Amino acid sequence: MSADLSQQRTQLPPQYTPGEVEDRLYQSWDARGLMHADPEDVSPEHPAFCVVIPPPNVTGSLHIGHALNHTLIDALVRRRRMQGYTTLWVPGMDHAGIATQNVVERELAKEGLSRHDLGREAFVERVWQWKAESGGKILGQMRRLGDSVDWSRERFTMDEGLSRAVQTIFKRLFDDGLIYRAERIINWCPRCLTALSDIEVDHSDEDGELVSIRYGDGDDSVVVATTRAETMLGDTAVAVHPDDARYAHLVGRDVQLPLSNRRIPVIADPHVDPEFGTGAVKVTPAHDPDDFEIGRRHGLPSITVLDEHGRVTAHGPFEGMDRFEARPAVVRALREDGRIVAEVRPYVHAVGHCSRCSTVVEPRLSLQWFVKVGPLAKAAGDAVRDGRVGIHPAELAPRYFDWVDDMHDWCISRQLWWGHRIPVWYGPSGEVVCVGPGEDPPPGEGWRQDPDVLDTWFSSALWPCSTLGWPDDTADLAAFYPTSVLVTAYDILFFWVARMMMFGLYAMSDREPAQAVPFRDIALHGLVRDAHGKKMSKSLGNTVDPLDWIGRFGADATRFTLARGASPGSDVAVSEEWVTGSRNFCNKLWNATRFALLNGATVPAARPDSQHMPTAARWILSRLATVTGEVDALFERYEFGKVCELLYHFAWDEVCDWYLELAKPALSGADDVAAAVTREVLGYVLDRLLKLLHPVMPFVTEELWTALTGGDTIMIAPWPGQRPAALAEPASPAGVTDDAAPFRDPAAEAEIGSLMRLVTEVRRFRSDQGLRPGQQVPAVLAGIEGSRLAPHETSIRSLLRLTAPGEPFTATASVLAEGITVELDTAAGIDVAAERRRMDKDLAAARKEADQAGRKLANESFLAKAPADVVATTRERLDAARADIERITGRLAALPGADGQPREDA
RNA sequence: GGGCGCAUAGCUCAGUGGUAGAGCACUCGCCUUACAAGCGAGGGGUCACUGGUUCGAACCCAGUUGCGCCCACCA
Repeated sequence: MSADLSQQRTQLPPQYTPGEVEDRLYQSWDARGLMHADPEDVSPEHPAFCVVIPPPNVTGSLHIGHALNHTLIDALVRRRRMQGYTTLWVPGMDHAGIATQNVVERELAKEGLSRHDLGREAFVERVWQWKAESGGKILGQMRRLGDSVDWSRERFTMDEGLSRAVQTIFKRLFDDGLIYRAERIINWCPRCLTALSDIEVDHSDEDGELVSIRYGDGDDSVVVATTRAETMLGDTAVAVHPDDARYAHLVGRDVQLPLSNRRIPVIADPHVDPEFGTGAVKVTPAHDPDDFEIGRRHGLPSITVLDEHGRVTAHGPFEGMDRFEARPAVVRALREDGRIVAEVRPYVHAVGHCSRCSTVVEPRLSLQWFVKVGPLAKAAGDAVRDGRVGIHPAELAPRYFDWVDDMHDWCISRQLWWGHRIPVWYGPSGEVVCVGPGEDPPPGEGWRQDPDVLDTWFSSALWPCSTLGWPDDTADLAAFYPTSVLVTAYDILFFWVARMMMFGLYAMSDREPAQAVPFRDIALHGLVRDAHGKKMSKSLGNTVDPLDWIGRFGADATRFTLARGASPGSDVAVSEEWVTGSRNFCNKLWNATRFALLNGATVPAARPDSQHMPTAARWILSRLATVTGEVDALFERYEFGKVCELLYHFAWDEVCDWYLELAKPALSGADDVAAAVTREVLGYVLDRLLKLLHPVMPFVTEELWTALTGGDTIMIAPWPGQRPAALAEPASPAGVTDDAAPFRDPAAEAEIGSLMRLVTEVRRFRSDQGLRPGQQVPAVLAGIEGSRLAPHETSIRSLLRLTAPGEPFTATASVLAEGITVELDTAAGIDVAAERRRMDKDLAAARKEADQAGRKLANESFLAKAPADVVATTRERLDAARADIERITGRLAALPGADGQPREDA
């Protein structure tokens, strides 16, 4: 390599500054269409690989959890793209019905307005405006992260096409009898004024009171226990267990309902637990789901006593009170007659809250639309059970089954304005007509559309199909469905994943079962936590803004930190210290490449011929081959953390700390052939290393790789490991690329291992002796001639800063390692005390080792039953330890005493 | 109430039967010409507890203790 050319390519400054490169690189990837996928490119050599983004809500911005999710998806996508797959990552966002409506309503409230002031149409228009702003922010964040999504396919759940998909599946389910309308007790949020599904309700234990109230008088009375005294105004029965002898005489008779002029029947129902409380329960069919069922079984009337805001509607002294105001008021009123309240005691019980606004949910009798989930959930469970869909880690599969095997019918109507309007029209004579896409509502006067919208998860459940064009028969759908893998946090496994399975299988039921699933794998990751494993929350002030980290440390460092902590299904703890470490790693790669360029590294077209190359080169190539294979295996198992860990240590410990150091003497030595080979190997190893790291660290690897190779982009450079041809035809040797072939060189690894041990031992000696690392010391390597380390003398001297011995040479200190005595001429002489401490310690360790191994080998059972290789290893350990003991003992004896003379030692 | 998981160095975590590991933190020494965002060396663990299986247990089994998560319509 001529000096001028090498200088041309050596423009790298000594530090990596991500801010200068990230935007530029992302723009160039985008401009060149590298993230775009064409279904026509799909072929056996370029199979489809497709992921749909878990669509972020248009409310707000991306948090660190999104950054984790996107990092992992992008790593999978980028690796597949390099492997030659036709790769599609579909970006998009979710309209997030109730959440978004709440946000916009809060904005309006600042102007002193409510949505009713605007009216439905104007309000929805206002939400669209909001979506435009907030959505743009999210897309900008994705670019900053480096997400290699296909921007030409950006989707939103309220797009025309996706809305048509929603309408299509609604109509189909309706016609199949899988959607029905019924009056049921549903979860109602008195603040949002809408129905909620079970998953939109969060339960938490809260302190309350269990009040025991006497219904009726004397022998005809019964005491019931309740936490909701205010609903007794709507009681229509008292229930006891059929086998409960205590109350047998009352069953079928009436008791007087306190605070009322009504008498209510005592009924027997097996649902009542005779062990709980008094064994008698008040029945309020309009305000409790259990009671509703009891009421239905016994033909009881339902009396609604709370309105949609949770205020008492029953006429009387409590009318108009809020439910929490009415509760103590009712108890106070009951107490006026000293005989009625039998007991009040503190009671902790689970209370449901609206997941959006935390208001206590009110069970409410109401007419709503439901999906009959039975057959759909069964199919969703079977797809995992029969292996068409894999869950990673497999330990989370039972939770999936628990969910789909015991799923209640899904309440899908919401009394909101923002969302997909229910495509059902009601006629003047009570007709109910479901209108399919492209169809007109029925003609004639008096028809009106259902005012409600669908649960936001209804459209997200279709996401994998609808983003690819369903219900149309598109080329995308044919090429990319089923998607390859769904990557998401485990907390959403049930909410979303199970529903995508249900709707995907149903929507695509015309395909054969294996092709109907929405994705082949489900890769679950955890939540991002702070340095102490605590959940991040705004109130704790321990949140991390991904943009802040990207700005200060770079996108690659942020991504590497997140990916490094990600093992399947478990949470990721992060902190500023760790992202600093990742930033440092980026800089390490930067400087390794910088070193290579300064030394004229070249990237050969093929693996350098190993016949005539230095052992160090054979060693690093052998290690590279091993690491490459391991990276592939780990990626296939979604072990992102281990991929990062492996590459971090390979890059830092082996390539930088050892290979680069070993290459230095060769590069500057007199042997032109060795120097040329070393430049090639250096280029080759860095080329592969940067490629292996690119999925996780796209920016710095792109910047370095283009500088190193002069190539266009690393993004579509061939992946060093597995290629699709190999995957398609595993039996064919021709399908295995040269790069993926095992290229292990145990002899070179053993030789370099020996060199490392020698160098480390001598460094230790130098350190103990207080010799400065940079200080050159004249030395003789006695015994190196004829040993396997003989060819490495130059390297060893270079690594250890040992100069040729001067004349006359007077060794004042020596250290024995790997059979070679390194005699040093230190001006100060030897620090005997330090050396003795060191040797005593080593000796103790060696004795312990010998003792351990010796005891094992003396054990006949061990010799008889342990595998041969374990026995052999143990024998080697013992031999090595014994040799160490002998060597150290000898050297201790030879150590000068205080008088500087050798002396005998015990 | 049901189900699942975790307990390994100061912190966060790897480690599925054969010599206890990493990152960060800590100590000592270094501007050794790729990198001080760096280099070299070092200290630090009864692998929660008890028992069992095994030649051998951080690892498998049982129990105990402590912690966490998910699900749940017992008033």
